[in-house]
Amino acid sequence: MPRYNPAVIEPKWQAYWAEHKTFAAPRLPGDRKLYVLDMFPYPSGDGLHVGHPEGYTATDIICRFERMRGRSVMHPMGWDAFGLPAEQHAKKTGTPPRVTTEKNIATFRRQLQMLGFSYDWDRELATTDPEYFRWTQWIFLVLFDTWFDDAEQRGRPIAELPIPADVTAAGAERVRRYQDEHRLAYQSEAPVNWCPALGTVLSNEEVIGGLSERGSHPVVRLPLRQWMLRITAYADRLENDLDKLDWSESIKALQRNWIGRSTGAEVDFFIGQAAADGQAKMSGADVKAWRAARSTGGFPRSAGDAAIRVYTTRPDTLYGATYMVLAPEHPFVTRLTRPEQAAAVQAYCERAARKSDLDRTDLAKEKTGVFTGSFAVNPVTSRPVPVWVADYVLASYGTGAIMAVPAHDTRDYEFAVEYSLPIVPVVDPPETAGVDRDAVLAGKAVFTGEGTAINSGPYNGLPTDQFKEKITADLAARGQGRKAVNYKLRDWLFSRQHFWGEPFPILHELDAQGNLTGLMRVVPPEQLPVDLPELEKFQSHGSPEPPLEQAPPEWLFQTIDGRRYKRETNTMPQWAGSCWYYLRFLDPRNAGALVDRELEKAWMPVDIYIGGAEHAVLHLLYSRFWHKVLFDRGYVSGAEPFQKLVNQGMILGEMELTGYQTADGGWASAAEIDSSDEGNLLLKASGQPVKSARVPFEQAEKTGEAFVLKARPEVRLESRAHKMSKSRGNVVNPDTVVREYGADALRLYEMFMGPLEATKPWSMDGVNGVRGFLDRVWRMITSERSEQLELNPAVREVELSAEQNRVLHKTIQGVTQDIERMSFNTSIAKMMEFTNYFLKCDVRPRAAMQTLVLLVSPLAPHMAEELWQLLGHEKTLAYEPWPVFDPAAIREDNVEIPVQIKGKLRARVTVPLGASAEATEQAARADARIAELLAGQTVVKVVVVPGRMVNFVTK
RNA sequence: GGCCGGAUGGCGAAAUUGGCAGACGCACGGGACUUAAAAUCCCGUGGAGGGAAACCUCCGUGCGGGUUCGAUUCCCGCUCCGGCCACCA
Repeated sequence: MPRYNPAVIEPKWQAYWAEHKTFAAPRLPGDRKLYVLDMFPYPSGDGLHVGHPEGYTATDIICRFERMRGRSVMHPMGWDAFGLPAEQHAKKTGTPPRVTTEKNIATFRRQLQMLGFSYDWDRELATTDPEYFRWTQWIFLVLFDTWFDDAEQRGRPIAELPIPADVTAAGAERVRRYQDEHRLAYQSEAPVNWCPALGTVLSNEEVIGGLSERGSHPVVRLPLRQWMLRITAYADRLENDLDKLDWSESIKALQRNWIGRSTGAEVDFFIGQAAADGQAKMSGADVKAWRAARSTGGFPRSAGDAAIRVYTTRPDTLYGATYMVLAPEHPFVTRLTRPEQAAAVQAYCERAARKSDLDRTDLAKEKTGVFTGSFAVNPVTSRPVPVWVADYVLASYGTGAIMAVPAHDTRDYEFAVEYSLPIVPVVDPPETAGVDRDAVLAGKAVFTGEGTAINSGPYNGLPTDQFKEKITADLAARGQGRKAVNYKLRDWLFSRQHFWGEPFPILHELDAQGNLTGLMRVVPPEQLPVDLPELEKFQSHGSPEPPLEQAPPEWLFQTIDGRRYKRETNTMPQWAGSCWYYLRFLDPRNAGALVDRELEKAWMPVDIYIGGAEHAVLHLLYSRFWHKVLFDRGYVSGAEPFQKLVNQGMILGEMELTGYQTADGGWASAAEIDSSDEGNLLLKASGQPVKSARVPFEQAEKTGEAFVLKARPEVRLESRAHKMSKSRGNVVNPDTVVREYGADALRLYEMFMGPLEATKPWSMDGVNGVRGFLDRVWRMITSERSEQLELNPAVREVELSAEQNRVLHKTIQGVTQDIERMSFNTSIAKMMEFTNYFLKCDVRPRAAMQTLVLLVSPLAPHMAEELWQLLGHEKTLAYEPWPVFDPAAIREDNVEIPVQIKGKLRARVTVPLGASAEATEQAARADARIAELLAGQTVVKVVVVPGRMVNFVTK
C-alpha cells in the first residue's frame, strides 16, 4: 500500500525551492502587493515550539494562495536575537552570547526550512547583526533629535524647539539642557531591582515578593540613571489611530486599556505657607488672600508651595472629600509633616520605598497610612481636611496626591474605616443601582456609580455627568481647577543593565576629575554602528552598573576636540530591534538608509500580521510609537505599520484525564479497565467503553492482573488540557512530528485543529488523522500496484460527469472562500469531502485531480508539488493560476427544502430551483405526510422562504 | 475588582445574513480482507423511547427569561471556564 513518503519528498522540494529561489519577492511589487508578516521568533535554546508553526503556516497558506492569484508577495523571516538567556548562558559557561545566538539561529532556521515555509530567505535578518542594529541606533538618534509639539500633535526636529527668552539669556549650556529635557529620548532617575546576591539587575517579572525568582535572594530598589522614551506624548494618537486598523476589537481594547486615557479635573487644595512649613495651622486670612490671587491669576502650571494639586475623575464628589492622601514619594511629604508625626511618617515612607510596586499591590487588601499632622482646605466646603500619607496612592499616576471621597471610592472607604475618618455621602444612588441606598446615605456602605448630587450646596439635585461639567467650569473660573486628561501609560524605560543588547550611540562629557558633567553628544550617524566590545568575562561584578562598565578603556573612553567622553554603558531593551524590523525586510542590505523610500512607499503597510497575543500590548504599542515618530520626521510614508492583525490562539498540551465516571452514571472500577496500549489504559465499564477515556500509566498502578487507578472513583470523568510546559512534560517537539508524520501533516494538522484564533489542545491522533487524508489523496492519484511511482490507472483523460463537475466546483468555491476568510479548518474539511467522493469513483478525470492538487498546495505544498510533477508538469506549481469555480456547474436543478409545521420539521420536499413561494407551498401541501398532518387543522399562517424552507403555523 | 473571550456528541469542531443542529476529523463498535496482526475498505455512532423492519415520537447547542412563524445565532439576567490588566483616584 503506497503511502506518501515525506522523508524523501519534502527535502527534495525544499531543495528545489531554494535552488530556484522560487519565493524571492520582487524588489518592487506589481500593482497588487501583499506584505504578509510573521512575528519573528526569539531563537531560544529550546528550539521551535509547535506554537510557532501555527501562525507561520497560516501566513504561508495566504502567501502561496495569493501568489497563485497573481499578487506580488513579500514574506520574510528573521530573528529577534538579543535577549537575556544568551547572556546568562555566557555567565555560566563563558560562551560569548554571539556564539550561543548563532547556534540557536541555525537550529531555528533548520526547523523552519524543514516545514517548507515560502519565505524569501535572501531577506533574512537578525537584530544582533551590527549592520542591522546600526539602524536601530540610527532610529534612536532620530528619537533623540525629536521633540513633541503639543499644539501640532507631532514630533519635530529639536532645532525647531522654541527656546524661552530666560533660557536663552542663561547661556548656551542652559539651552542645551533645556533641549535635552524636551527630547523624545531623555534621561531620568528610575528605580531598578538590584539583587546583591546574584549581582544583577532584575526585571519586574523576575522579582516575586521582594525576592529574586531564581534563588529567592533579597532584592532592593535603587535609583539609577536611565533612558526614557516619551511615548506618553503620542498617547492620544496611539489611541485614536486604532480606529483605522483591521484589528480585533479585543486587541484594540487591550491597547486602549493599557493607554488608559481618563478625563477628569485637577483641583488645588490650599495648604498655606505656614502649614507648608510645618509650623502652624493656616489662617482664614491666608485662605482668602490665596483665593483672591487665584481668581485673578488663573490656574497655574503647577500648584506652587501653597496648595496640593490632585487629579480626580469624579470632581462631582468634591463635597465628599473628607481627607487627602499623598503618595510616600510626594515632594510635600516632608514639609507637611509636623514634628510630632515626623518619626512615624519617616518610618512609613522608608518601608514603602523598600517595597516594589508588586508588593504594594499584593497587600491591596490592607490599607496602611500615617497622618502628617497637617490640614488642607476643601475648596468648596472650606472645611479643613487632614492630609495623610499612604502607599495606596501611586506617585507615578496623576499628581501623586488624591482627594479622598470615602463614600464613593472603595479604596478611600476601606482606608476611612481603618482610620476612622469621616464619610460624607454626596451621591444619591438611583433605585436601579442595586445597592443598599440607606446604608450609603448613612455612610455605612460605598457607592461608586453615578446618581444625583446631595450634600453638595448649590449643586444638589444635579445628575453626575452634568455636575462634573459644571463644577469643573466653576473651579476653572475661580482659578482652583481645570479639566484634565490622564493616562495609565508611562514613559518607556528604555535602558537595561545588560551586555547583550544594542549600545546607545551616546557619549557623556567628563570634567577634569573624570565625573559626568550631564552634557552629552551623539555618535554621528556615519560612525554607526557602535558595536559591542569583546568582554573578558561575564561574571557578575557586584554593582548595579551595567556590564559594559567592564569594557576595555579604548571602547569606553574617547577624546574629541580635546574633551574626554565616556560611552553610555546601558544597552537598549529587547523591544528595540523588533520595533522596526518590518521596514528592514524591504531593503535588508541597504548600507545608506534604514530602508529605501521608494521601496517603503511601495510595500508598506504590512497587510497581514500574525502572531501570539502575548505581544498584543507592548511590542505592538512600541512599534506603532516608533513608526509614528519616523512618520513625523518624514522617513516613512504612513502613520501605522500593521493594517491587519490576527492573533493565533495558544496550543495546549494533549488532553489529560483528571477523573472518571462511566457513561451510564456508574463508576469505573479496576476490573473494568479492559485493555492497554502504549502508555495508556483504556477504560471500560458495564461492557461499554468509557468513550475514549485514556489514562496515562502514571495515573494507574498494576497490581497482579488488575489495574488500580490512583485517581479516586468519586471524581467525575473529566479531561482537561494544560499549557505546554517542560515541568508538565507535555511539550510537543516539531522535529518528532515531522519525522513521524511529515511537515505537510504537521502543517495540515495545525490548521485543522480549529479556528486560528482559538485556544486548542494538541492531539497526536489528530495528526495521524490528517496524515490519513494525505495518504488518501496520494492513493487517489498515484498507482497502488507498481513499485515505480506512476499515475493511478483510474486517473484518465476524460470529461467529468455532471455530478463530478458539481463536486469539483463546489470544492473550488468552498476552499477559495475559506482561505480568504482564514477558515483553514473548514477548507481542509471540504477537500476531505472531495477526496471521499472521488475515491469512490472508478474513473477519476485527470482535470479534477489536477485541480485538487492546486487547491491543496498552499496547505500541503510538498506533496502537491510531487503530484503536480507526476501529472506531467516540469515547473513548480507555485505560480500556477488558482482554480476558478464555474457557478453554472454548481447550479442544481432541484432543491430539497424542509417543511415545518409550527416550527417542527415534518417533511422534506424537492422543488425546482427558483420555484416561486406559491409553487413551493403547493409542493409542500402536496406532500402526503404534510397533507395528512394538516388535515383538520386550521392553518393560521404560512411562512415560505423560497429555496429555503416552508413553515405552516396551525392553531 | 476591571476589560476581553468562550461554553454545541465520548473528544477537536461545523452551521457565511435568524431557516434541515452536529459537516469534517478523532475515538469507539460491527463487518470484509488476512494463518494472524498492521494497513486498507465497508457499515454504524447525540440521548431516551417505540417498532420485526422501513421508519416513527419526544428531548437536545451552559442556566433562567424575552423577541420571532422559527433562536446555536438577536435582547435581558445569571453560572462556570480561560486570558490580560489590576489600589490608575
